[in-house]
This record gives sequence, C-alpha cells and structure tokens, in this order.
Amino acid sequence: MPVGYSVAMTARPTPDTVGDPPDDLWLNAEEKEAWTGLVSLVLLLPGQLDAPLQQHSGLSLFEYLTLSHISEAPDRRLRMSELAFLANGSLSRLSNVVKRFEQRGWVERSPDPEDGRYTVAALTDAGYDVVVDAAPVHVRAVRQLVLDPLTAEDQEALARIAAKLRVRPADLA
Amino acid sequence: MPVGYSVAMTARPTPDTVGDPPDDLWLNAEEKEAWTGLVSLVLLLPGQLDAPLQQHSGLSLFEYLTLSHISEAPDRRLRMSELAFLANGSLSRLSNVVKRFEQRGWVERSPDPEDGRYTVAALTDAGYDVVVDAAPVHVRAVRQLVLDPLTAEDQEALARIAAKLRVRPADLA
DNA sequence: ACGTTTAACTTCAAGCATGAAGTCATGCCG
DNA sequence: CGGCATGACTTCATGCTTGAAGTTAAACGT
Repeated sequence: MPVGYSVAMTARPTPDTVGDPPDDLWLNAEEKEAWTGLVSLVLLLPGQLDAPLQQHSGLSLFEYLTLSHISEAPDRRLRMSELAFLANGSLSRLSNVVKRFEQRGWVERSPDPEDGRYTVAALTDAGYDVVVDAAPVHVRAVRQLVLDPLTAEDQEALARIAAKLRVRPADLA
Repeated sequence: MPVGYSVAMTARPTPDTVGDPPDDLWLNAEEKEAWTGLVSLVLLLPGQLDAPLQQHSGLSLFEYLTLSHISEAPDRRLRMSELAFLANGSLSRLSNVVKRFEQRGWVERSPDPEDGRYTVAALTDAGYDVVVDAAPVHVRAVRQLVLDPLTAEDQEALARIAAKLRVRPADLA
C-alpha cells in the first residue's frame, strides 16, 4: 500500500503525467480554491452570524429571519409555506420554530380563511418588539462580518454567484 | 401603530427622504442582494451537499472532510487540532465525530509521542476504504452543485470573497 | 522542585434539525 | 355526490451540534 496521499480533491495519486487531460474525478487548483473557500464559508459563517443574535436576544439566525420576514409582510402575517421559502428553511424546521415562538407569545397561528390548507403565522406585538430589539444587532453583525470586508464589486459578484448556486428545494418538505 | 413594514434590512420606514444620507442601520439594495444571496447559500447548501454523501455512504459533509483530510496527511495521521482547523469545525465537534469513527473502526486515536498534549487521529485501512468509496460521489456533487454552474471568473471571485470573509475562530474550542 | 498557567483535548446535558409518517382541507374525476 | 389524489402543514423519534466544565500534559516562573 503506497504511502498515504490523495484521496479526495487534491493532487492525483499519480503525480505528473505529461499533458494533463481534463479530469472529472479530481479538482484542479482553481476549482479546489473555490471549493475550499465555499466550504469554509458554509461551515463557519453560520456560527459567526448566530453568535451576536444569540447573545443579545437568544435567537438563531434562522429564528431572526423568520420573525423579520413576518414583520415585513403586509399586516405582519404570512403563510407558513411562504415564510419557509423566504427564510430558506424546510417547512418542518419552520414549524418547529414557530411552535416555540407561539409558546413564547411572539406569534399566533391560524388557518387561512381563504384556504384552510394554509396556516398563517401572525406576529404579536410582543414578537414585534423582539425583532425591533434584535434588528440593530443583526445588521451590525452583517456589516462587520460580511459587507465591510467586501468591495462593491465583491458584493455584486457574491449576489451573482449565489443566484447561480441557489437551488431551491423542489419540495420544501 | 403604523401598518406593518420595515423591521430588518429592507427599505426604511420613512419612504423617500430627498438625498439619502448613507445609513448604517439599514442595508441598501446592493447590500441586501449580496446578503440575501449569502444567506441562502449558507442555509441551503449544506443540506444539498450532505445529501449525496449521506445517501451513498451515510456520511455528512463534515464527516467526509474529516476522513478525507486524514487520508491526505502524511502517513494518514493528523493531530486533532490541525484536523479541526482543516475541516472547519470546532475541536468539540471533531472530537464527537472521531469518537464515532473510532467505534466503527475507521480511525484510531493516540497521544502524540512528541507532545502528550496532542491527540493524533490515524486512519485505519477500513477507514481508508470508506473515503475511497465516498470520494467520487462527493466530487460529482461538488461539480454539479457548485463548480459547473459557475464560470472561471465566478470561481475566482468566490475564492477571493471567501478568503476575505473567512474568520477563523480565535479559539477553536 | 513545585505550584501556576496555558492549551489540547474530552465529556455531557440541553437544544435543535431532519425526515418519515400522520392529519386535514381542497380539488378533481367518475 | 363520493372517493382519491394533492398539497400544506404537524409531529415525533433519532442523531448531531453546542458550550460549559472537567482532565491532563507541558511550559513557565520562583
């Protein structure tokens, strides 16, 4: 068994054949850089973004997004399925979160009068106060961690890249 | 109380004052686009990247990265702290993962002979087989979900942006 | 030598996410 | 009409992550 190297996305086991054929099984240097960068974003940022909210308001990022999106909706009410889409979560995840919010008196759920299959989540005044209190903390964190380190071109590129990669789940269940 | 709108990172409550002063409390259109894009990446991609690995090998992305990084290290051994850094996880998270791997016979832990404070994780042959089996599935997913939708310029920009945003935790605990 | 500090883990309890299965309201088709 | 299919949730068991507290080894200062 050869001395250990090379399972994954690094140089290939066989070091340097002449005239590299494009190889679908491994990533080249540029691809690897993009991938490792994305991985560290995806694995490290959530915690960084959660922390300030968690400390100040006891909210996770996803919980904050949930409250925030309801607060921005007309009449501060939103169907669960629309909310799940906006907050980038599954219906199951959202349902659990909203249940906890309801127990804290921040949100109330009721069947949609126009179609009983939908559930409408409505923000209470207490819930509104929570978002208003948390918003500045959140915005500050977003600026410090994300926006400030990037140039305008970076921000534009980020939006473009995210749009290309965004794969909305076919089923939100 | 005014009709509900505007808590968070959207247009400001007061619609259009003339000659916008730069406002630190809210995000403008470009900033918001970059931010919402990043959020959906960060919230949706992990699940998308986990799925193929989970289905084929019962591994999460983080678990795969763990095994993969050990397999690429000299002699297929790595200190826990280095591994945690490479895999973008906390030492606590890694410790739990490696414990499970050890129970499955994929990894063995031992104190570093050169400095007893370190723990060295070594990949077994069985563990090596697992990575070798999972790698093609993983690479295929990375290509389909991330690399293929992006141009070379996009990939370059992504690597640059990730480097700017990467905030390695000061303490990995 | 010896206590103190630092740092690398490890452990465990609490809380959250996931995904499969169940419930229920509508729409649809015969 | 009546049953079936669809889609929007809701629930719950399982497993994982988190963070605080504990353990141990080396370095450091006296």
